[in-house]
Amino acid sequence: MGDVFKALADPTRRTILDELTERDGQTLFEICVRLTSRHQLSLTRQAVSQHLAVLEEAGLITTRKQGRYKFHHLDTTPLAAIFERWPVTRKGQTP
Amino acid sequence: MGDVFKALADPTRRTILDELTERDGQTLFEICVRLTSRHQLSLTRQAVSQHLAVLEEAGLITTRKQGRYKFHHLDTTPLAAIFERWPVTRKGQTP
DNA sequence: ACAATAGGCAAGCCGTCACTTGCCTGTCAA
DNA sequence: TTGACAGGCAAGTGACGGCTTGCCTATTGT
Repeated sequence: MGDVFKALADPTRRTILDELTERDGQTLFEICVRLTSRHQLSLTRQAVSQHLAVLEEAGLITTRKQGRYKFHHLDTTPLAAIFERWPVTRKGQTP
Repeated sequence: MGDVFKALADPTRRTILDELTERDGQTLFEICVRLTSRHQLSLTRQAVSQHLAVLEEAGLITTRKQGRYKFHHLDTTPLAAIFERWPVTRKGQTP
């Protein structure tokens, strides 16, 4: 569970999750391009690759390899554990 | 929002939130005692104080000063923003 | 009044982290 | 088949984070 928060602690990794939310199953280069063109983030390919490794180890993304491409898919199920640990009071919620 | 994840990235801070979930409105020394006696964490008072500062800056706890005591109260509303950013699929949920 | 209690401030140490650079592996097309 | 393309594997660097140490302020009880 600590890995999830450690992964989400970095703003670049959160932006990557945003990208995959909008368009799932992207490859490493696609993510690199979209990070620079849409979020003004100029990062090396290695940097993005390391970020993806952290996200995968946290269970927030899954990878599917196909030929020389590797597609990354979002998986938000680890986030559900947050609610089971600390009861969250949302707007309009009657506990 | 980044402050929330940075705050939750540390296991000690998550344990502090657990403590406040079980018993809200504790003081600094109370938290110190319970961290050592119930979680086998031997930390300095300063360390815990700094953790509490991080949690407060993230909006996860609020403080109420009364005389020479300062009580800490849990506030999980910042966690709700996580779901509004990434749709979480829980068990038995039909979207 | 004064000593104990509850907490704060600031500097310093050491480990972790984000990022880069350089080189290497595997896959597809011309 | 050979070169272009997608990706991986380190090692190195600079900065940030967690924790300690030392000293200081304010409030309470006897």
